[in-house]
Amino acid sequence: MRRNPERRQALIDAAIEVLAKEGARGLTFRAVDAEAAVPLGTASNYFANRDDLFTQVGGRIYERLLPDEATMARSREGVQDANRYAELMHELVDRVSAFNSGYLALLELRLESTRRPELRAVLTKRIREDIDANVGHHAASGLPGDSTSAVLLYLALNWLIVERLTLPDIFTEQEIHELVDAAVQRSLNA
Amino acid sequence: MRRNPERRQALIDAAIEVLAKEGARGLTFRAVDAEAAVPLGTASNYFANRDDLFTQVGGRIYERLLPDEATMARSREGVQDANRYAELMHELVDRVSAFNSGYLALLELRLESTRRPELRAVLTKRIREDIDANVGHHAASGLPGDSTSAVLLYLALNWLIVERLTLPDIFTEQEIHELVDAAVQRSLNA
DNA sequence: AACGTAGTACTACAGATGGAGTGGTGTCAA
DNA sequence: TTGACACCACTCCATCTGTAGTACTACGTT
Repeated sequence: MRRNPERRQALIDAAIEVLAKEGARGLTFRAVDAEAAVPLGTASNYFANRDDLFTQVGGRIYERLLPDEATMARSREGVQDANRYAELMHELVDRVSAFNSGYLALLELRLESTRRPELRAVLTKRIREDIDANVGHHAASGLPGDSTSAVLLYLALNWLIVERLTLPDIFTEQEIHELVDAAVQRSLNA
Repeated sequence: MRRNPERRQALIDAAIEVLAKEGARGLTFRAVDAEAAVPLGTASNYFANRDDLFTQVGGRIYERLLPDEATMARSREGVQDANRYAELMHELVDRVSAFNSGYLALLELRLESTRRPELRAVLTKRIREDIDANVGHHAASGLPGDSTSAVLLYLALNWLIVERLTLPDIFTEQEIHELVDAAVQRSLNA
């Protein structure tokens, strides 16, 4: 088992691309090698087996989907009212859908996790943490709404992104924009 | 190309199960044959190639996810207020998540449609129709709320089902129940 | 400065699986 | 008798895993 951390990260990034392009079943050592443009057999040396590969990708993919520190800091600036909330959610949707392959890969992993208990455990933990962080962050921010608002927004926006990424002709960009606004507004009304 | 419609339907039903169990890449003629318990080569005789198989499944899967006539008729009975709305949405979520493999198969198809334009066209059409039917049905029903409520509910409930089916330990059944209630209530407040 | 060593990059291959597509034979009913 | 379909067998092909083994490079030692 090789330990070079940059190379491992490069392989995991390549695996994310492979997941998005080829689907979970297409995530093979060879495909990762090819995507990362490293010699055949390299992924074999870095992951014990496919299960291990899935689990490691599941553990790290979230790091690439979460906003960086600068974005987080910026999100805390300004008046924290409903308009600001909507603005932040627009940014969120755009940021996540911009890392197209990351989001699709995460969906593939979710589906694959119905077949791999170890992967399911990792994803459950990560996503649980993400939701809790969202709720906590929301509570600390001074933005309007309660924890239920935050969860409902999480639900609606996630599916909106699914819709946008998998079947882009269902909603126009204009409709997506309006749906984000509506989701924010209505989620706030208890 | 064989034409026996019962057999074709049985093969498509088997394909849905295969999709849910093995993923899109695992949807092969042989796997369908095995799942449908018919001789090897049968699926080959009923579908021109894998693309055709995907497209036909995409065209029919919705027929199995939609409520039957009796359910639809029952949904129109009684007072059509917010409580009734919530009740209907609970039934919807339970019905869809009960046909577990159908919903997972549809997710697999969505992801696969990023790679197969023909499938994407079929799915886009079906889902567009479904959303329009939902909105129209809602408008005709006398239930409270506007078309935006209906779409927002569609978004939130879809992801709630994803969450329940792919990572069942994220939300408890109790939380799911409460989230459905909250989604209905808040989506109604324009 | 020469040498040795460890860790990693890279190559090659053995062994095995699984699948597409097709041609042909059996069977049944009109 | 004929046609449609069920069923079976076989060929060809693509791909993957796991591992053994070689080459390279950096670094510490003497």
